[in-house]
Amino acid sequence: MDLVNTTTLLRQHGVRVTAQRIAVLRAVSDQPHSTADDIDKVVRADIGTISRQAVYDALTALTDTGLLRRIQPAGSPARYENRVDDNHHHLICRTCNCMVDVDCAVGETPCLTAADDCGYEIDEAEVVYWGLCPECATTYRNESTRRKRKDRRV
Amino acid sequence: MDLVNTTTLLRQHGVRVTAQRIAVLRAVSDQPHSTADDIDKVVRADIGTISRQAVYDALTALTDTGLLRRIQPAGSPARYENRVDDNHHHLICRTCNCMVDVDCAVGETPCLTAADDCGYEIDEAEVVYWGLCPECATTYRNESTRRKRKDRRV
DNA sequence: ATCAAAGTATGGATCTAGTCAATACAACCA
DNA sequence: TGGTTGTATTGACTAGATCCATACTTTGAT
Repeated sequence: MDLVNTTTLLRQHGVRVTAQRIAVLRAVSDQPHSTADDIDKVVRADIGTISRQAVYDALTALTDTGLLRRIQPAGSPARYENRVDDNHHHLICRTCNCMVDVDCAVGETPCLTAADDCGYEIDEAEVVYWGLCPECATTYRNESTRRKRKDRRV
Repeated sequence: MDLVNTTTLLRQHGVRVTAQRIAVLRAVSDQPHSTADDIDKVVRADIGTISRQAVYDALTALTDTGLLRRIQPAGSPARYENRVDDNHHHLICRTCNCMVDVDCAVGETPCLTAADDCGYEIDEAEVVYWGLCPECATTYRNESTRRKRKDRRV
């Protein structure tokens, strides 16, 4: 995404255009699933300086206007991605916390129907698949064959 | 759940039986979706004294042995429940954060199949439905008819 | 029943992710 | 090209959770 497009995008969404916001939006686009801290580092390398607060402000503004999506998986700081217009889900590794996108198994506008909505007005179904990524699964198998696990009370 | 059953349950799971753990387990059973802080308060009222650390330790131990399940919804401290053996999901209100259980729409051992598992070994599908609970939905509708919303740049 | 080993509780320090508040600054509209 | 309004910066602050060292319990073995 080039500078002009990024600027236009911000303007279209009624967001004031600042160097910080452009840099934040581009950082997330370049590397989806980044944490605020990741983004802070990237932006700092990119435009020289930015405050931590500005990163949070920009992420909040961009999320509120629908340019970014915030993901807050259990046991991890919030992550951001720019793929906002489809209903996709995430696959997260319990060991290394790496995350990949996965399309919804159900269909177009899926998952929004709970068995019983209890009177709630549901607007989003968030699906997270937890497991082991290929690398961690391999590592785990090797380790468990190598060393015998001894029983341990908790 | 009475004292004897709770004790037996802990022992069956290879967890040492202490007053604190019994109290924690019972507190969660009595009031599912409690936060660590809620539990701390209840247990303190129940057995007189417990350290915050002991609450966390107990919750971790009970979660690790499968007696409790930890839920960590976005924007909320971790919550705990004792309904662990079925695959049920949660409905959370964006406004008041209240949470109710909801059975899985798909079936018995559901949702575990992503469209493409990317080589991951998936062991859990976590589904959270976000929306407005009946009370908050009513409140919201009243407010939005009462005051006109003005456009606001971000 | 008693004892030693191993696990657990306590209190206090510490950490991380994130928010708040005040001032300085920049974007944008007239 | 101001003037208004929103944004960035800095620094203090908070909640939630974890780490550490010491003291205390539980429990299996004697």
